[in-house]
Amino acid sequence: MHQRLIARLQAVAGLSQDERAVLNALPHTIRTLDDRESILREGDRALNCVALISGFLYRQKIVGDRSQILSLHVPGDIPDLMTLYLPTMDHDLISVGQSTVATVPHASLKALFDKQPSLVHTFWRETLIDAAIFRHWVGNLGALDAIRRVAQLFCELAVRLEFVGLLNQDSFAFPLTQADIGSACGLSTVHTNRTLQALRKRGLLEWRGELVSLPNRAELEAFAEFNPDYLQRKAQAT
Amino acid sequence: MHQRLIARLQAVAGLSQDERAVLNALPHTIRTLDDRESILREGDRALNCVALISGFLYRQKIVGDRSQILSLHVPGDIPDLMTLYLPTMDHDLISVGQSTVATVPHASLKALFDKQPSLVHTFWRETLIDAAIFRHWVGNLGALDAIRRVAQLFCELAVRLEFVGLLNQDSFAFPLTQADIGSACGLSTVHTNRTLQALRKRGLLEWRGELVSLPNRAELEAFAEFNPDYLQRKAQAT
DNA sequence: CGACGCTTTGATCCTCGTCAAATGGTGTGG
DNA sequence: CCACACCATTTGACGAGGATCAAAGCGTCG
Repeated sequence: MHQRLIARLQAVAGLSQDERAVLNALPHTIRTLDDRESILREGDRALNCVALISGFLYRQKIVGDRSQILSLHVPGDIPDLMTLYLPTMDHDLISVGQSTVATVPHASLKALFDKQPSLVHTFWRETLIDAAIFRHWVGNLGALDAIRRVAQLFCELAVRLEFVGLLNQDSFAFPLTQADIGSACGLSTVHTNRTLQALRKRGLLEWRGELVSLPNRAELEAFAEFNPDYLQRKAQAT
Repeated sequence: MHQRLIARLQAVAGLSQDERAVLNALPHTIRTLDDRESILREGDRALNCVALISGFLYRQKIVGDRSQILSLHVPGDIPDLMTLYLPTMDHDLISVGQSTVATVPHASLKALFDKQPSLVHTFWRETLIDAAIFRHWVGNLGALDAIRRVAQLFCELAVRLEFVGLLNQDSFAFPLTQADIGSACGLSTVHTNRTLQALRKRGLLEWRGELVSLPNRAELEAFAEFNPDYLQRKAQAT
């Protein structure tokens, strides 16, 4: 597996010596992905899981006549972990920008669980946090206006990136387009653009090229009424 | 535990003799809930899980200035199963109408997993289906208009109720109010009312008192472009 | 009978979607 | 090095879906 994932699990759940050892021994292959390259498509049956090492992935699905981004993924995530027990994908999994993943066969993960049953709970917990993020977004999409949805998105990303050490002074690399933000937040591209301008005007967001900065993160979180508890952040990442 | 849950797990995952036996032996207490009585509140730390035996529950959260229903639950569901590994609730769990639940201590469930490790996957899988439903609703709320959201809701409920034998000729008991439907679908009460009228006018829905009927379920599913795969229904329930 | 909660209706407002086009940056090929 | 194509961002104008406000039916229960 890879250090990013192990560090994440370490921080989220705590790992024993033995657990770290078997995780390090997990067989895996590294794969590089291009911008908009898909890893899995809706309907595919997965035989592996992928741990994101660098870059961004998103889950996507065609709903009605538009393509909806269901979630964004940062290094340390295993966005198809659910395929272990629900092998048929109900959405696409796609890379934004260049990214690298570690591919691990289902069989290896299941063997890992036999060897270290305590890790079952660690991974199960990962899928529960994934579900908590979806619950949160059901709330966001059902109850918030455009500007607060977008604000929530950036607040969440900041915490999740911070957690894996990819946030530098409240700035981070961000290869998505405004259309992507709109798709994730249930907004049109045009309105997304105007919403981002509104956040800039309030001094809550800067976005030049592929670098996003949150000049006043505390104020952004207050504005969005953001509460990070659902992300189960325990403490600062290392 | 209770027969409804065991039958559901049997149908979803298949259970061996041994598994059924230990499930039947699970210690539990039965509790009756009144209309709008809450089981857990946001911030609570759970020490038990509840399996819904009869009635309806919903998950709810205050988002911004409105209260958002995150999900509906039918008998056989264990809506707080995630508290096993994420004990702090990020939402409320509330009964609609009278309902009964079986309460099982976390410790008993964990002991069950030690005795029958194969059941870990059965329960893990339950939480994965729960997450798949949330993914689906992120898509619905982000991409569908009002009438299709509401149509999706009824399509989903029909399948889930059918799965536990609570659907009779495409009709089912339904104690929620129109305001509840609106809260679940991210709509105002007024617009929910007009949306339901539109569905009635199309002959896709009847709702008298606490009985909902889908006079033409196939057409309703076609109209909503409903695809039940995410519910992981394997076959007819018994 | 009256009170209360849910449903229904009407009128108005506003957030956001859609359509169309202009601007700007970047990489490619001549 | 410039011209062009391509893509993302931005702007303007307009329209529509759904929110909000207010009030009237309607059923049920004490």
